[in-house]
Amino acid sequence: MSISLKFPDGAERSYDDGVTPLAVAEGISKSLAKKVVAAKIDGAWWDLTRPLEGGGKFELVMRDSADGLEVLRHDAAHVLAQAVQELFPGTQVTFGPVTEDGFYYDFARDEPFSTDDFERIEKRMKEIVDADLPIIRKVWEKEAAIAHFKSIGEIYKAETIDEVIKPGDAITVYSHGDKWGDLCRGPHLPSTGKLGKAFKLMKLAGAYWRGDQNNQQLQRIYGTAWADEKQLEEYLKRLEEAEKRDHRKLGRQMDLFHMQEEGRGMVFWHEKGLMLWRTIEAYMRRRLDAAGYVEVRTPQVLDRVFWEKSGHWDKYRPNMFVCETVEGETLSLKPMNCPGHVQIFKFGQKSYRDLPLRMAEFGACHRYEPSGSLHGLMRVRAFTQDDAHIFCREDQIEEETTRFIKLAASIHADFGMASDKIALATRPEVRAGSDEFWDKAEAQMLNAARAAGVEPVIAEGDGAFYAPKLDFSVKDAIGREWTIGTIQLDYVLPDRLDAEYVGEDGAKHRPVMLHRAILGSLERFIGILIENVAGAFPMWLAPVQVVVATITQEADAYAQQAADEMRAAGLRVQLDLRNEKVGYKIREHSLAKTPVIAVVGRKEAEERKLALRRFGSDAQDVVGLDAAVAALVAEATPPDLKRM
RNA sequence: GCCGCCAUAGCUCAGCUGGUAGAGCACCUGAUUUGUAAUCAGGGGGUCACAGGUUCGAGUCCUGUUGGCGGCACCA
Repeated sequence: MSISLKFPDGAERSYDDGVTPLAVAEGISKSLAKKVVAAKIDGAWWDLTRPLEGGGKFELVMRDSADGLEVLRHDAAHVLAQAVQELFPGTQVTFGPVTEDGFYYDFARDEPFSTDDFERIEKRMKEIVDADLPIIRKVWEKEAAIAHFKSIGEIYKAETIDEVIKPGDAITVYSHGDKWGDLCRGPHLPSTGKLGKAFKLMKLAGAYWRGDQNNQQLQRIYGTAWADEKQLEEYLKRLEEAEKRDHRKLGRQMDLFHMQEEGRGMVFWHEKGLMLWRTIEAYMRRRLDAAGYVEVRTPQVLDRVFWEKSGHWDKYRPNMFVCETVEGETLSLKPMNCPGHVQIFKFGQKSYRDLPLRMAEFGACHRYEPSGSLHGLMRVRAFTQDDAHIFCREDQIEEETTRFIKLAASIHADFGMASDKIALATRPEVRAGSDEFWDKAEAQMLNAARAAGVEPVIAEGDGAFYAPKLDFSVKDAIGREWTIGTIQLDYVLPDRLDAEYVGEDGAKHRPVMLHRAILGSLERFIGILIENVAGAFPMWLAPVQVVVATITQEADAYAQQAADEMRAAGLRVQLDLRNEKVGYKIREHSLAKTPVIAVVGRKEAEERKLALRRFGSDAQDVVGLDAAVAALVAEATPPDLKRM
């Protein structure tokens, strides 16, 4: 018997039945066989040393490919688990998957690990690699596997098998020689030696069993693993570079904002940070005006009774900042703007002719977020949403959603920030409404997205309890994802708060609400923005767009005049008349990432010129003052105004 | 909130096994009037996060609190 393998280059060759992928690779070339870590047959993973059971599309997976790294990291996780169990007897293994840049493994152990243990664990891992233990795949009966893991005290493993595997089905166990074994889907390397030593343990964290807060907390060890030392070093360097972009660090260095103990999760915006804010807010107002929104403002603090009506008192109370007055009233700062907007909608009578009504507010909300979730500007307790609620008829939902997605995409693009991910968050387990309702609502969101040319990924079960939503997220400097834009369907609140409009038929109808935000919150958005541009803001956003720096006091009067003219033309200018050398001033303003430094010496003063130096370049551009001002004004024009 | 780590001058950090706090930058003063990424000299500044404890003696060891960081959970 022979089998036929189709290679990616189109070639087709036949082999003896039972040939291993490794043998196939060796037949092609020795050096290839060295770099191969696994195989795929018709897209399904296959271990190198496992005899093929049939022909098909055949692919060798190389150690430095994305797939290959996944195999290496999976093995690294197993080697980590073995090392930990050898060094810390009594530790139970639970679960150890691959992540974007590495892997982790969750352990159950009463004594906490410490990062001081990492050195020992890594050393043992390297010993396991040196021992080059063969990695053996075994197929077990489910019940036998459960009995086995129970007998060696691996309660979590037994539980996993019991719940994940169907009765009667077989499972695969991979073992390192006769020393250590773990339930695993595979594939794995032929032996531990193939892993290499380009791995490193990174951090230690608590993690709940099965991601559920009510379960026992396990200890998670994170690591990274790469095809070779060079890749590992590059990765570590990348992390270091990313740290320099951290908005918390840049926020302090660039004097944008600060936070302090007495106001956890609250931002003190300094003048430069607020200038960013104002610029963004002004831009957003223009875009919203143009897109047919109206802007409103609703109260910051409202009576408890109000929040009871809206349902927040019931569902959201733990997150609300509540206060009592001397006269005995109970009030709460608003955690959301929506109920307030419904009040404006309800004021007077609305007709179907008023719909869709797009009501926007730069709404300052307060939420008591769990202390452990606070994170710089990304997660705060007082934040301003670029919030809006679109009141519309059911048949307008898709059209409005499509319009919103297009607007959001255009705005994100103006900030140089395409979303990394658009997710459709679908029905959660605990939900209101019938399956019919959810089928329809999810289809509406999906259709609307597609009509806008967007294919969302599905975030199973992430929807609000009353409706699905689309989330637009972007990554920060070190790869954490944050939701910025969002659009969320809502049939419940208009009902609760009794919003209605008069339809064509003269009868009263319930409007639907679309909650939506494009930037999410100004705070988070600015945080992301800082990290995206590494503090070097484009001209239109830079808090200080131009610094006029003198070389000698003789140029002071002219520098002052040049700065005045720029300011009059609408530029944000700073004047540096200090008694310092130009080199010193250039260095300082370059480090501050100022887009343009206009240097003025005796020569420029005499000729009424400016020597312009742009961020990121050391070229000097000597231009007449009027021409320079005109050019800078053009450069500083916000993208939406540039298009007009 | 939970788990681990951390906390020294405005910032970045040094301070070995306990012996009474130091650097660079920043800041202030003076000199220098300077041509594209740091001019020189002098000076001020710290209840070593806070509260207890051990000790003849604590920045250093122990306990607690607060806050920060990294995850988990929760979320714009």
